Amino acid sequence: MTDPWKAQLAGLTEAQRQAVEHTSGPLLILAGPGSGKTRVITHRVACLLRQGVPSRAILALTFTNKAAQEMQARVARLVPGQPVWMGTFHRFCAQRLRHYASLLGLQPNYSIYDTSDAKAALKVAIEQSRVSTSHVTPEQIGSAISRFKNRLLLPEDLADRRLESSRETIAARVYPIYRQSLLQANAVDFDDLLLHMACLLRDYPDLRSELDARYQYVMVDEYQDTNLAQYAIARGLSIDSPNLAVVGDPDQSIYSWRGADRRNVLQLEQDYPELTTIRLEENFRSTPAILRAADALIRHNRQRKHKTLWTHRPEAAAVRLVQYASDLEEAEGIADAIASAVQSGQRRYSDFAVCYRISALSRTLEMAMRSRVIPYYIARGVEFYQRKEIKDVLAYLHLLNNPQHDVALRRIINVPVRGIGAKTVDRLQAYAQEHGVYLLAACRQAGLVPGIPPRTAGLVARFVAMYDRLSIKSAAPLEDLLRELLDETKLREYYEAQQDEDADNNPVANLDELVSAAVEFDARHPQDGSLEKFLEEVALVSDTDEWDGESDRVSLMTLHAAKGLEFPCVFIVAVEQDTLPHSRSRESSEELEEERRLLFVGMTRAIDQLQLSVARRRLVRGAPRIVAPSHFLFELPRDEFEVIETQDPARFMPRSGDWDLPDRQWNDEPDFIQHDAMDESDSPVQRAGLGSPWPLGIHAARVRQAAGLEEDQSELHPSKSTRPGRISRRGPSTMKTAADLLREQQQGSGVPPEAYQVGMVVSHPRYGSGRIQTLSGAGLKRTAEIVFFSDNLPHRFVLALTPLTIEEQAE
DNA sequence: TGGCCTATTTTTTTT
DNA sequence: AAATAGGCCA
Repeated sequence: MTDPWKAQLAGLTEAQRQAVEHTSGPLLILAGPGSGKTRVITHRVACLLRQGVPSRAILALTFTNKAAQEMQARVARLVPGQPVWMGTFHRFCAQRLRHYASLLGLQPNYSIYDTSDAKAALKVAIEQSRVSTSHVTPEQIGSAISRFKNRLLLPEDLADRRLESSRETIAARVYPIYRQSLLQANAVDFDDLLLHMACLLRDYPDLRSELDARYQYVMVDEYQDTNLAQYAIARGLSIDSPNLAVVGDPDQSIYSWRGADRRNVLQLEQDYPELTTIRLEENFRSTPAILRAADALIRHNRQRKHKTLWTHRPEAAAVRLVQYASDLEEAEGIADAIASAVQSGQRRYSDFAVCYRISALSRTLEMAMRSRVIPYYIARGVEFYQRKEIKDVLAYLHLLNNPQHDVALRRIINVPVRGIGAKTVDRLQAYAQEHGVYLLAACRQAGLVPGIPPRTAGLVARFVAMYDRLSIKSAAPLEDLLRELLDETKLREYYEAQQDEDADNNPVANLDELVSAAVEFDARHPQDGSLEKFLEEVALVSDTDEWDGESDRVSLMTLHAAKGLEFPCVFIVAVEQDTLPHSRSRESSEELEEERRLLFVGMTRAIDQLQLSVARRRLVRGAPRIVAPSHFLFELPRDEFEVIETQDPARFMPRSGDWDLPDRQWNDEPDFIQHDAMDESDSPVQRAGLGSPWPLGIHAARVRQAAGLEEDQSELHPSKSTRPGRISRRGPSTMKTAADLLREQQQGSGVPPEAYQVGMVVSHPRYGSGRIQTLSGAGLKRTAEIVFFSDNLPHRFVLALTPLTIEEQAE
């Protein structure tokens, strides 16, 4: 009889086997896409177990529950009966922190604020800290605080620190107050889970060494996406027993916006001089053509160590690059392609994935699938747990679990309507703050709160009484509690009353779905079920995790959600400028490189077939737009592609030597391939702060310079017109000063602003003809956004001031 | 006070 | 298109 373990090892490559068998001492596995990373992790865990390591000494940290579940299942198959703890960093921390809550000034039943809870708390904190909010949004403050936390900075650490921007300065003022309010609410946000854990490990050496001893073997998946806090946790658990094994691929780092820091790789080398590095470069997933394309793309990243991707797979279909006339055609074309492949028996639905940069793009695809009765799974745009009615019910549960959860109380004190208005809540809040109690406590004394009339106080008292009645039941099985709650609060009635005919969004059905989730939870936890546990699970489970590879459905998902998955056929849609790369990431070359990695991740999901597509027209925020193909497309080897133009030979796709965008005439450079230097932040275009890189950016910059205008023409800044030179190729005759323009424009055109309509083709003396994309405002302020045929870029005009001629009525 | 209407702004990505 | 904020009326 052959040893099954030997057989398993025999199925691995040399590099993989090395990684699997390297069980003691620090280990860095650099694993390219499709290199059998999961396989290595699971076999490595199995190897540890075979060596007699007790399963409780192993800890595997992942980024998504989905990844954890899959690994767990695969380990269970290799070594049955020895369950190993695998889960997200956040879940691990949440569970550990229950035990040590008191060290942090929390109680074990602490709440985990989700994003919107945190935002609500933050808004209150911003008001209390009396900072000027004229130039910063709460989101910006929130993300700055989040960055502090991810970098392990506490409010007191910021005092003597030079802050990088005024935004950070403001955030630093709000931060302590926000933290205080969380503490008072016995709550943590997502970042706190990591931050608190890291601080515990740092500040309590005994605790740290105890946990270090307990978790002898720590593994981290997707290491390139860890932030400093996460690194500190992994490090803190792996000092005495430095058997830390991390797996990652810097080329797939796509979460820097969440604080991920690719420098953690360097940090690792520093903290573990004896680190062993193993590279997995053989790709077992994709065809050579797909790999070549992906590699060609990622080569354009400067901040990168080169890696060779290779495969034994035979040559197969070329990567397709398809141009559709519109987003609608794109969606329908893809849906048709899927339908016919399935019909002919070549493929099943679950072989396909359609990926997009932003989830707003799922809509059109979804409709196309639905109209063809193609079963699909969608990484939910609107998450289940984010829906109003669900959040309302959960807020009640949160409040029952943690009476100090002020955010929850605020949410539901008047849902359903009880006659307790904002004014009353404000007064209660002020009273609570003054007496240093939480909101529910203040409600109990509503009669004493200044300014609250007796009648309203009575209403508040009734609410509190109802809360107390429910509170008695809060230890009951979740299903019972939930039904009781829906009854007692009259929430079910409330939602039944406002039920629309829209079958699409049915609140009552959602409530039922929540009840079944509770039933399921009860069944899963017959002994140890608790409200607290349920809420924790809800907080840490995103809908992406419910993805189920079993059923035969097409997957629709964002590129981020696609990470870690693979599909025989992958479509990536809307590979267009301002979408991929996203318009928000054009500022820095770092962000641009991250966008490139994102496309790289998407492309390398494909096993057999990959199609990238662009549309010419697309609805953007409900308004029709002419869009340009992503300049990433021009970084890909054209001869690798099968280029398909479905319609409208507008020749905006890259074809041999044929690049027919209008700005060509101002651009002497022979070949776009040479232009990646433009991506560098030190390029003149970038330095001048003039928008996107080549090619459109150059043109736009020149046009704007020539016009002496930025986009908003309602306020002309003559000083800007004095920017000299660099427009010589257009010739002096086309140059006008802002003053000229102003004079011209003040005349307007005589056409009443209200007469313009979306879709009209109009002519502008400077830009030529273009189509009206959007209209807003009224009267003298009525503004049009026009995309000109000359540059394909949107420009805004105040109609009353702009001399436009109507060339063509709207279609 | 509260509900409703309108106007404006927004939207990257997720634990 | 959808969500949010602000304004107005019952």
